[in-house]
Amino acid sequence: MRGTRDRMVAAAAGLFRDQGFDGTGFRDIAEAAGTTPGVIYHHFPGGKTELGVAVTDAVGHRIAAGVEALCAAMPPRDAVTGLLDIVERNLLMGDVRPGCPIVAIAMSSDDPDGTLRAASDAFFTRVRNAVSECLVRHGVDRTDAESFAALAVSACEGAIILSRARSDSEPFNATRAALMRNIDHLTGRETR
Amino acid sequence: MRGTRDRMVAAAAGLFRDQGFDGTGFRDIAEAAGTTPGVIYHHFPGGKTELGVAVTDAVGHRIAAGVEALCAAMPPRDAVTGLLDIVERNLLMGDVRPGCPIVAIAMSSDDPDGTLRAASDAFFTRVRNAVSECLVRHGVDRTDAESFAALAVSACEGAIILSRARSDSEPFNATRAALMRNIDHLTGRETR
DNA sequence: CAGAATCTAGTACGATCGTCCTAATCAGGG
DNA sequence: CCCTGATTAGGACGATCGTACTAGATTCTG
Repeated sequence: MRGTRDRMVAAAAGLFRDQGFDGTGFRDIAEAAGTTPGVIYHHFPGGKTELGVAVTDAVGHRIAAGVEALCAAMPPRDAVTGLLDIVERNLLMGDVRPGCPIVAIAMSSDDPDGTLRAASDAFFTRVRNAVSECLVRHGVDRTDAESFAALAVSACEGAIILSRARSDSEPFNATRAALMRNIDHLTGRETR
Repeated sequence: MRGTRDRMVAAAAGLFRDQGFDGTGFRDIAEAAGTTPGVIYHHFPGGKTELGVAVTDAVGHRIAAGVEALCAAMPPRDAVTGLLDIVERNLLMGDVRPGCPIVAIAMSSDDPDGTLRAASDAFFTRVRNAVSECLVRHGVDRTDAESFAALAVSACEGAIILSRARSDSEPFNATRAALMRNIDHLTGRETR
């Protein structure tokens, strides 16, 4: 079974989100997963880097698949609303500190060959492509669609940081409002 | 004189930017500042937290003052262009890794009473207010101006992260293009 | 120049870091 | 049953962490 491995990935994702990659030790992860530090090396022989990649892949796939489903099924406005809801539900709300485990991994100080940053980039790119394709499918110029998708993803990640700094969701809500105005303009909807 | 103290703040700012707050040790900072770890406690009796606050205040004031000068002197489009130029020049370009020391400090894992996050929040708020006031002064509704300012700051910080993950400035440039389209719409400029 | 205040060098301390190793436990097929 | 391979527990290893202390160097003041 992969029960222990999955528990370790889940525990690491939560801790990376709250405390960052560098700020989280193997003992914290092991304890949160109900095991001991040494076990990690049986499931992740590459050590902390391999665990970071596994967290990025697992969390990234879960989030990206949700966004892709939204973008395939909905018009742009609803898709972006859904993206913001996913971000709010997964990264902002709850009793823990706002944060994004994938951002935490991209900020790692010990990533000489860029393995962790490459894993993070794959996630960001995947979400950007999903949003962009949704816009193109509904008649937005490809150039505008691609730059808006970059803005949407950048803004989500940045808004999480601002909300973490303020310990309040106001920065995220303000960013959300501006993004919605932007998508309404891009898709030609009248806003006033 | 405060030469040593200033060197320590400057060295810490660069290292926090590249490696994060948790990922940077006192020995790295001391070495980069040309001194030894113990000296830090003479200038920052509060230890790493006080140093983090000092870095946030110093870097934050330098950046925010520049943005405020732009926003006071220029119309919104030029002010936002200048903001993006400042971000690009200070956080993205050069031979080091993209990053923002203030974001790094906001992500600290050891900030139980929120001292570091409060310092980061003061900077983000100051920049948001400067951008927002510039827009209001040029006729944009206050609500729209405030939400756009939040979007601009969130997007800048997020775009830095995406560019760090990709090791390329393309995500920042795409985000910049979308932001410029947004400001043109807000201020009523025709874009096509 | 003498005395006071400030700054700096260097290092010691306990704790914790990522990593790795050995022995105990487990599951399932002969 | 025993054997085999996978998984786990627990701790040892050197390195580095943030912190703190003492003694020496420097600067300022009168």
